[in-house]
Amino acid sequence: MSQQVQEKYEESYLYKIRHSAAHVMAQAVMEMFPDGKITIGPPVENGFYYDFDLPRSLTPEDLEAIEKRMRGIVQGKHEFNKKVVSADEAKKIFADQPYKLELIAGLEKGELDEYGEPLKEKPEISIYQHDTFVDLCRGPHVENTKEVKQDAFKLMSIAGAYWRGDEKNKQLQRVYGTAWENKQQLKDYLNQLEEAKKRDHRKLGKELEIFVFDEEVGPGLPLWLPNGAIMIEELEKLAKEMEEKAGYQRVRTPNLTKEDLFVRSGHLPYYAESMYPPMELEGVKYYVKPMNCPMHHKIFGSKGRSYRDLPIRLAEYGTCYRYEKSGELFGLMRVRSLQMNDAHMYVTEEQFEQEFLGVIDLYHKYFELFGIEKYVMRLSLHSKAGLGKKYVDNERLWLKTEDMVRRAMTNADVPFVEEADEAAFYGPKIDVQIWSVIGKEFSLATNQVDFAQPERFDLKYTNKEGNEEVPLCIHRAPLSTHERMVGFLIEHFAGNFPVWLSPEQVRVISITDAQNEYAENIAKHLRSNGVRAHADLSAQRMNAKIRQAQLMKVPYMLVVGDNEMAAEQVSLRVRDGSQQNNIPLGEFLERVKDKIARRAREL
RNA sequence: GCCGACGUAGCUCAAUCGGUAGAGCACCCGCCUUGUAAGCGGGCGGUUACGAGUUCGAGUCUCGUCGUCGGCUCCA
Repeated sequence: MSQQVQEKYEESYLYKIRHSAAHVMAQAVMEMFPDGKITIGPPVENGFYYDFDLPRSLTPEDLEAIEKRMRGIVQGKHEFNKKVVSADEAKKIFADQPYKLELIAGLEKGELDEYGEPLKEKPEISIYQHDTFVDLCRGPHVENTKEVKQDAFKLMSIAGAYWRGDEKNKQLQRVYGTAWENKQQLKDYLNQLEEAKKRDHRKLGKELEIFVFDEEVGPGLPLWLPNGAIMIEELEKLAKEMEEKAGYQRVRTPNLTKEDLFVRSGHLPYYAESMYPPMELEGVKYYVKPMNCPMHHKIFGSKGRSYRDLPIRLAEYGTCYRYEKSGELFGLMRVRSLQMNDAHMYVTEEQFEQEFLGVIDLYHKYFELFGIEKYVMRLSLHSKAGLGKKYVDNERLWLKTEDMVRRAMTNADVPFVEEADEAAFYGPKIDVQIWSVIGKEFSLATNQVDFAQPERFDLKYTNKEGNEEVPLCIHRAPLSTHERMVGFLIEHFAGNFPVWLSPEQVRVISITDAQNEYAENIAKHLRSNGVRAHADLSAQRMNAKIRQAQLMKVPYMLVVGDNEMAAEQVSLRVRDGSQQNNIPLGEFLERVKDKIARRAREL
């Protein structure tokens, strides 16, 4: 990871432009809806937004009108003027703005800033005015509105957003915009969005026949087509190889269990509403499993364990079902049936660090394999306020395990950032954020400490002294779920998968039907050598066959005509368009086998 | 779940003001025997997501349901 010191976004000129654009937008909206209420409008990645409470819903036409009005305002070259005020003055200024009054009250108490975020020290209260618009704001802003260039911003979308991010609060209307230093930057950004759209896994997934969703099957329940099934099998093969080397054992558990198990694990009170409702049989409730861990705990507990047996690492890629809220579903990234790259490791306290880092090590191997260059590890911690609610109520163990993770990461010199109030209910975790080659962010892998469940399941091992001890458990899924991983890989590679992952690795293309038999024999020969190859013997022209193979992003095309047939050779066309003629079939086979064996990214 | 937008053939899209639903690709049948991204001709294919309503008449207007998308919330 590059450790270059970068200018902080909050201190950048771009940040000021976006913040100012948000104010200009708020002015435009308030001029159109004088009775509207303003809330907050911060810069965000790539742009800004402002949340309003308006008498009616905004339409796409409104967006155009707002944008037009904004252009007029910025051309007016109005200065941004800051003024520090007392809380009472501020209350007077925003007398008819209830949301602002709420924010002022927070500032006054010194608890929350103007965005409702917790504060460390009591802040000064300031307002910013430009033209007809005044906002409660700590800034900073640009000098005048003309610095928000009229051809360097664009309103992007209208969305609902809860006041202060709490779904119990009123839903506001959020207008998203993007703003840049100049026209070219805006254009580049919009192009980048177009580019991302072309890579969208939902689009490519359909085009490359990897998966489909069917209304009649149900939302969030993907059907894996043969090409997708191949990719998943390759991922499993990879994971099994890696885990076998790392001493994991594979287990299998049912998709259905009695309610008691999830009561015991402690999941039910936390997650009942996001589990499929139970079915009742002979007076007993059964749930479809949303996770594998309770059953792995049962396997651990199925016999007496010695410290000599530990660590025990149980792996399973079982299918789990989670009833995600309808609005949360998103392509393959958020689904209701999922296969986790799951394993649970039972360790002693002394073994913890090494085992935890062993998982981090797996991450790095996967990153390298897939060419993931940018990533951040986030250590998610508990919050004191959440104890007994979001989190298991045992502060001592929280602090202890959090520190164990922190120490392990620091000792191994793995950079990480800490996030408060983001842990799992049973312990702290490391989540990994990664970025695809075009800079789109994904949350994939997870590595979680669990100090709660082993105890709940009464898991024990006998230590050297002959006393019983409770092991720690590490939950980990370096490849996330198959669904998310495939979605990521589609976008990361834009469907141009490395050979080992490509559903079809070689397509043999006969020029006329005189070479059909030769082509078919080549395909058979490759298949018998473990290469996924097919011959296109259709009555189409060679060019059409090549086009189709290109569209399906097949890495290697072997074109065979009379010349190749006579010489027992092939003409190789690589997916990138390059071409090599007169290659002996055996030579090509060695090349493909090598790329597959090494899981090489290059063709 | 909430706010908003959208839903036409397997896919990508068209259909003026409410007036008989159309094209390309795919698929099927022929002809062509071809040298590195689409050869030509013909055919099949729709209860316009589903259900109600308004209307002489609805793909188009209204309501409901389902689904998808942009966000919010959530993600063991």
